[in-house]
Amino acid sequence: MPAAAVTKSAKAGRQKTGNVEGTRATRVPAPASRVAHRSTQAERREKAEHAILGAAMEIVAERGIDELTLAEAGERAGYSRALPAHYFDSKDAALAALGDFVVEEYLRRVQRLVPGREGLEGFLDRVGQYFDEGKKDPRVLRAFHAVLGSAPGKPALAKSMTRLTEETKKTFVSFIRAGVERGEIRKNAVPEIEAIWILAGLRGVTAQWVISPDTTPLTKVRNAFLHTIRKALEA
Amino acid sequence: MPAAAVTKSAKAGRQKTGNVEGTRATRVPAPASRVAHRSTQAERREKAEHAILGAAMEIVAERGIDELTLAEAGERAGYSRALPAHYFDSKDAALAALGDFVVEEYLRRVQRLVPGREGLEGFLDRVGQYFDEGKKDPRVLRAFHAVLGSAPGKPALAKSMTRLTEETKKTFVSFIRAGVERGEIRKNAVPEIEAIWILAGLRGVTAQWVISPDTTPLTKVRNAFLHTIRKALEA
Amino acid sequence: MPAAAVTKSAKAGRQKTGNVEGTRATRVPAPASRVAHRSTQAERREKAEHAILGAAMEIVAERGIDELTLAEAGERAGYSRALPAHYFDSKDAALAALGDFVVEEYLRRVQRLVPGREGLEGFLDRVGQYFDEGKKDPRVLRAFHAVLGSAPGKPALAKSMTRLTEETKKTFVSFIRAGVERGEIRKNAVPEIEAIWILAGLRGVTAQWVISPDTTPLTKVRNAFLHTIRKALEA
Amino acid sequence: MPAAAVTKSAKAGRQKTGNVEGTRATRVPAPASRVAHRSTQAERREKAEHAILGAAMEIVAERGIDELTLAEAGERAGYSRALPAHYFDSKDAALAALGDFVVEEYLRRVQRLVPGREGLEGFLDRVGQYFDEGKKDPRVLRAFHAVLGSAPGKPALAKSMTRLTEETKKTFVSFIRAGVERGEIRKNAVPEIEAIWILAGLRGVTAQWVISPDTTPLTKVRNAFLHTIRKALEA
DNA sequence: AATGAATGAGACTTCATTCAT
DNA sequence: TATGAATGAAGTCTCATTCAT
Repeated sequence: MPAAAVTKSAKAGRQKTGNVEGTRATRVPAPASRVAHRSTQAERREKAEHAILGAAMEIVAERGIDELTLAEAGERAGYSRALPAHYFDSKDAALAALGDFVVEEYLRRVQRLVPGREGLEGFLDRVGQYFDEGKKDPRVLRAFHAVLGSAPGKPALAKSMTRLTEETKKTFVSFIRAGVERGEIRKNAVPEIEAIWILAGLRGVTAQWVISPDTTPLTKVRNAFLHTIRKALEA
Repeated sequence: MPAAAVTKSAKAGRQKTGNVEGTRATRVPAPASRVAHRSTQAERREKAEHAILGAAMEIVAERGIDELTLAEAGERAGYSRALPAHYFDSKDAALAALGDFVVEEYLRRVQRLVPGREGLEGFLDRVGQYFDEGKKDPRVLRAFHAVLGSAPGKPALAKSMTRLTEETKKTFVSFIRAGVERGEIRKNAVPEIEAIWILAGLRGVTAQWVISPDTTPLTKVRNAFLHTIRKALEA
Repeated sequence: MPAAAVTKSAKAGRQKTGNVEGTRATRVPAPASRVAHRSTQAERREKAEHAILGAAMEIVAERGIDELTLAEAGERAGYSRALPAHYFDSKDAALAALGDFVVEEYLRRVQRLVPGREGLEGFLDRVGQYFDEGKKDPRVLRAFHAVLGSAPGKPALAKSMTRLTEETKKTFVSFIRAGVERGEIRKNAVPEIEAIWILAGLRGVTAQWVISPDTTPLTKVRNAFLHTIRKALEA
Repeated sequence: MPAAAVTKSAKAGRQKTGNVEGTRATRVPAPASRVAHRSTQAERREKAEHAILGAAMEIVAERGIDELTLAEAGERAGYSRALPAHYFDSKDAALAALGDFVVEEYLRRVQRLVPGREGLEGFLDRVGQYFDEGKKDPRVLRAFHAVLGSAPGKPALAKSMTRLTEETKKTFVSFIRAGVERGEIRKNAVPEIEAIWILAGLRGVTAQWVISPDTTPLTKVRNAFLHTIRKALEA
């Protein structure tokens, strides 16, 4: 999962986008006398930063990553033109934070766990969720693909994207491996390889839908693709 | 197939990216006395334009589309900083031309026809070619994905990309349809839907390989994906 | 009288070029805690803007309006090349502001009220002042004529010029009308018409003097023209 | 009256804009054998040059002098973008030629001699003609004022304008002087001074009409101004 | 002779960034 | 802390001009 965005306030390496089990419990307590004030300040800052990243994400979703300017993000968030530069020391740092933010938002939606089924069917449910959630909130999906598409050549973004990809592949692999152990998936499937084309198909389809929703009947394609996975993996 | 790039010199609608059956044989001969001059001038221009687009493609492949500047493209092509702007009049127009150019280059490689097999196997050969050619010339593939990734929100690029996508889908559809007629592909497959996820997988995989070749064993994934297609479609 | 120049900072409609009775006294006071800051910032900006417009006026006076570049105006004012563009957003907007500024400067000089005489003689005094002040400060006069001469076809400038012309005509008209009422000016004079040729002569003479001072004995022509007005209007 | 425009072909100082009495009779005859061809060439060139200057004048009339580009003038004249630069070696030379051309066109209209009256009335007729012809062909008048307004700071143009001004003043002076001799004009009038404000008024009025025809009732102002001249000069 | 190709200089404009309040 | 002011670096675009055909 993506590590913390690097902002000036994050000096102590705050764990911003935690793992499922991530915890913020270990924050160092401030001197007693100023606790109230401090926490108010910190909260205000956190809130402003969040708003700015949200605004940036919207801009990126609408017009692409190279139309993003710090000033516009600040203004759209309801703050000054100067604030983003004040928080994120450089544009690159801001992009890195944005990468993490988008991943976070994306995952928050996609990982609303269906407690449900296990094994192959559970995996298919999970993959199906990627389609469903993407469709439910195209803004995040658009931003995600914009970021993903700009990742090559932008180290700041590449980092988040690579991390996300590897994490997701790992998750898929363990699902597949479990399916094999349960006898639902054929033994000669190579989890690491299957995971790649499954994730690729997922992204390719949603990307295409983002570009051209009218010619991409997402639900039908989703079902066809799930069927494909089943056929390709079943024992 | 992509239509002609629109540049100022293309007043008479030069047939730049011909169809398979396209022919340049019908160029209207100029008045005799000026043939030499005209053709020389035109060639000079054509050559320069091609060089500039090639240079632009390289830059895009290396550093992404928003690192592309007209000036650098001109210089890298061995001309002046001003020439690209002189040709294309605006950056948007230049991007449009670049989109067509990249598509053209991409197709030129991918469509080296395998006279070979027909039906489902022919289709798989064809899809396999996309992987193989992409691997053979990563520069074009990188450029292609850079352009594709920037298409949303850049109408100039979206046009070429949409055209390419629709053409390719159409091609895939007719392959699948033929397979159904031959009894090799199951009757309840919906060609228009299958075509989408197949193309999406193709692009998703190559995209991922472009971003992170070390963690993406292209050949193995290619084979797994072809196997997947077979399983998903076979009667 | 010319209305306020429109610059980005002028959000609240600052009263830049006040009427005779105009007052700046009503500026809304900022929240107490920030008065110092705000006013200092605002003053800094006001000062810079004024300096830039002054520099622009000088350039225009010396070399004409189409030799004016934003960069040079910024530098000559002692700031950076980029500042003018930063203020005015576009060259057109800068020209509009310049038009207002020049008119303002021009009027400030010409309207130093002679409390003096009334009626026809008062009018002649006033017209004479146009000549006298023009001669005293040729820089402003040159700039004024440069702007005036470029007004057709430059809407940004035309606006200020038209406004000034109409205002001045109106002033002349009321002078003439008063003279008629006092019985000093012949009854069949049509104030609106006389005002036009008087203003035209005024401008035509000073324009010619600006172009070619050596062949244009301003004082003598001034007196001849005043004599002409008297003869043309007297009862 | 304006001297020859300087173009590359005008090596022998061709008398382009002659005085009333100007004559072209002294052109050196070409070698007999090539007379026909030569003259055809020369005529073609003359025609093209004329067309280009006419096109340039139109552009200037419509959009002002700094919107004039050599390329557009060439194209609008029906030739290539490169031709103007080919004829007039530099833009400055082209402007000089344009200045002469505009003056020429202007005079051609204004000097259609009214054989008519002599003395003061003849002079007034002449001045009246300036108004009348200007109104009849606003295109030329607009171009004239555009050129006149840009003359300061553009030596190339200033030359033609100064020449025209001095010539016109001279003409006016001799009219006035004649009027004095005939006893129609008061003896203490100073012809050189009166000429200046009369010309100035003329130009000022037409300038204002060009800028804002709706608020400038030209005919009425013309008549008022002629009346003014009569009153100012009459014995 | 006339035209299209190509260049170089310069203007406008946009931003990230730094500075002062 | 947060904001407006100001700068410097780039990029696009336009032209006069030169070169080649």
